[in-house]
Amino acid sequence: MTQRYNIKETEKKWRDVWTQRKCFEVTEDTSKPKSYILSMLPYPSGRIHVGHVRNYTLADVVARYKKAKGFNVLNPMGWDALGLPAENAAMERGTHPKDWTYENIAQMKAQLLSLGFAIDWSREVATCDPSYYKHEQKMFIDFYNKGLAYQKESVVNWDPVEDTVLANEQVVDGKGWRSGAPVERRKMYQWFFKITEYADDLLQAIDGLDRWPDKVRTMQANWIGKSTGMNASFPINGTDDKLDIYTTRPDTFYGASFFAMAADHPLAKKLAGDKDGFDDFIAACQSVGTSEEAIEKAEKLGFNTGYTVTNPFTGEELPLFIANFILMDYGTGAIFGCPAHDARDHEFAHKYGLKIIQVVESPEGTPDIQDEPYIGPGKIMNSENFNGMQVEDAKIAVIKALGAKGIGKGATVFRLRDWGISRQRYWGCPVPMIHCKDCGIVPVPEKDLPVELPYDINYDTPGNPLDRHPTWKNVDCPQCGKAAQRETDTCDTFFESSWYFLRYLDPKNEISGFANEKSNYWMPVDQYIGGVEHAVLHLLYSRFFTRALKDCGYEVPQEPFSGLFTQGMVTHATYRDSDGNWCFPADVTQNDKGWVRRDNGKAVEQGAITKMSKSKKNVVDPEDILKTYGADAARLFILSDSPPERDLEWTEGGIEGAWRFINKLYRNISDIKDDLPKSGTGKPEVFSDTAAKIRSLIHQSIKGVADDIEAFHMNKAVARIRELSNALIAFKLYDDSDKWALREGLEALTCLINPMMPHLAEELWEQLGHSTILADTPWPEVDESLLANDTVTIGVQVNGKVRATITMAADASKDDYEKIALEQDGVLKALDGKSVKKMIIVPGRIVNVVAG
RNA sequence: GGGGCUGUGGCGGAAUGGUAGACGCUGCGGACUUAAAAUCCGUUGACCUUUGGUCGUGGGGGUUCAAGUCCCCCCAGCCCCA
Repeated sequence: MTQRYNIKETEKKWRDVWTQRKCFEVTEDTSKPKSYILSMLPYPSGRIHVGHVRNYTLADVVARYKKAKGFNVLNPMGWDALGLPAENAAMERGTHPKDWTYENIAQMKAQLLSLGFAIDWSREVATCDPSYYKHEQKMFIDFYNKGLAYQKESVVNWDPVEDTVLANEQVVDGKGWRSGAPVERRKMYQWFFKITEYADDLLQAIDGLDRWPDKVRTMQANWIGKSTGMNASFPINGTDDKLDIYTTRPDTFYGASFFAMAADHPLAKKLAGDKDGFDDFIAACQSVGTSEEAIEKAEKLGFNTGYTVTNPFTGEELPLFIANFILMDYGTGAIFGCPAHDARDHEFAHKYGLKIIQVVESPEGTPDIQDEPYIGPGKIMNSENFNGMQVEDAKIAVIKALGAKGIGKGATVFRLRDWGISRQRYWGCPVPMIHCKDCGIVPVPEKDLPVELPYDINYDTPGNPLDRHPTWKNVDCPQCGKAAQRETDTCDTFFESSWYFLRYLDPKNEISGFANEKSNYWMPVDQYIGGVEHAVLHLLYSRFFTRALKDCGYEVPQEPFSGLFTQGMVTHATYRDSDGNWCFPADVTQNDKGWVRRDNGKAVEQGAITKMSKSKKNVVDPEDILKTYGADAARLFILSDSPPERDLEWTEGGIEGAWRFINKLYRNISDIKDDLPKSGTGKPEVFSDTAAKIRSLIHQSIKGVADDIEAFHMNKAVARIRELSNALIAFKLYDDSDKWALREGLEALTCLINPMMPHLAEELWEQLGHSTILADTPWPEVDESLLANDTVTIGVQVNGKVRATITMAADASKDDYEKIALEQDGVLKALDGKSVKKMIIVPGRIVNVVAG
């Protein structure tokens, strides 16, 4: 009697078994090799989305596979629980950020649990818990004492209505994203981490990250942005001041037509502060945002100081401008401009009628340099002694020449800035510092950590609730005991995510963030899996963190993540009704007229397939999927078809296909299981031909699926599993050896599907008569002798076109191939009297008859 | 503007330089059924009049006995940086 697969009951049953047996709780075990599998921790928004499901399913496949392969696998999970959305919710709905966050965590955890991931939940951490950020405050103080954390004045985006600092991504078209008010540039004291201290090392070490995607390595290298050039210093004519410039193009000195400095350069106000229009110009500069992009897109503006600087090579006096496209914190905050060979300088020269002098010759003839700058390589011209040199050689020669005169030298500059971590917000980790009138900045003593966020806050007025809290900020100075004030800035939430992978190792440790022996055992992370959107900042900050921690005496490896995999986005078709409203996929259906709304039958147009987003409503709720099809089907579908690094298009048809496959496996195995020999029955001496053949496929599949999982080709592993299961279901039983082979095949299949569909796999394993559980069962052994087929089928080409296929014994000789190939009807016909000139014979691959 | 990735049937996608389209979805035909669902079997790149043949991996060139795969140029889409 065919049984129906009861998804809900069965899936819950096995999850309970795993939990009771603590299958996935691990400790340091030196008898086994370790494998640390890490998924990017989610922000507790309240509901998981399909992107999470994809991320954690991939991690789960690797974790379960590695466990079966004998590794001591750590696969933890936690919550990136501080940050702005909780405060937005608080302002919009009047909830408290803490309550909102913990409610969301509870909901999302329930959802994650129902997916059956092999996670060690005993190590769960929430970054908003004071027991978590206590240790991060200690790290902050360690960094401070080591000179890696410091305060400096810097420019921020200020929203005058919200009374707060905005991140660059919160500035839309120069306006605050929420208030819509024009954003101002303001100078404020902010806390910074000295990531630039490690810039060169962070760059160099990218070479060693050979298990990271090239794409991410390139993005990191570009972000760090090392450039080599020179610093030079020239007198400003008619003053005692000198202008220090940085340039990456010393080879173009002869093409210089102006000098320029940043608007906030200390000399700007000194030289031109009393000139007409100066204040307006500075104000105009400040209305531009702080991002590089905003500065780049803005119109190039300059203010002529009236002073000149002499070109050291030509002796020409060139005007000195203040310009809005020069950044004070890049290089020295001043440049010389060579319009012929720099796009920004070119635009600037056109606007202010400056000369454009060509000094580099393009190898492909001379373009009209007045219309367009030439940036590429070439020979130097119009430059006296340097004429005829290649650009790169001329750079070196110019640096040498100016060096000899003592007015300049080679210099390296990084695009990477120090990491500004101050946020004027409530729901973040408090910066553990106290401001004392007499003692200055004093770290909070370790015994007083954590500096906990007060619960009694309100959002009645704009600004930072910590700043206006009646009591929280008032403390006694730990040094002199006089009245002092706490720092009210909190930390960027990238701080929490820069070390959470270390906290997982020792989550209950109250004395320190983690014990050295734990990190020495588990670190580095062997396989990190997450979205490519974190390719730059989060990963770079984490890499900085391990370096900084190491320098503060913590025992951690220099690189936190030895392997990285970045998954693609999950996409879905979009739907829009005739009124222009976006519709959820669940609210539309297809009838004979096309797509319509379920509620009112109105026509709906199917639009582009894009990343799932709330604004376009093209999201599916994993909860609905789980209720209808179960965890295994959702997991299987996510792994099927699309390669994990590519975007995955979510379709209803796809999930149904996965569900059908699960039912088919269950049905067929429960139908046949009673006809098979008992588990553990001795292997027959002799196998039938068909049994031998299927055993070959079984062992090829065991190896193939393992190889595919190791290479993250989960879609191919699924295809292989389907192939094997199709063959096993079609397999006809004639004798005992067939039955034995079928049991071998079904048991192997069950093990192979376990990383992808663990609930079904456990159930089938039990049905096949096992009392052990699959989560503790090793990966099946491969019988190497069965990997090779004893016959091969290959194509026979005539002049490169396939004219026949032949099946040959695996050990056939080249002569055999030649003989059989030339007997084929299709080959004879294609030859049609032509003579055979040459035979290309690659045994097991191809025969190509070259004829003419 | 710079850097990168991708381009293969109706669709998602396979293919160490060696039988292009594995595996799946969809469609079509059939079986079972009073009927439907489920399930099972067959079929499903295009074109040609068939036994059979021709064409076919974004476009154009090249290397090779052999190119989806390697090289050069171009086009389109996406991503990152600007």
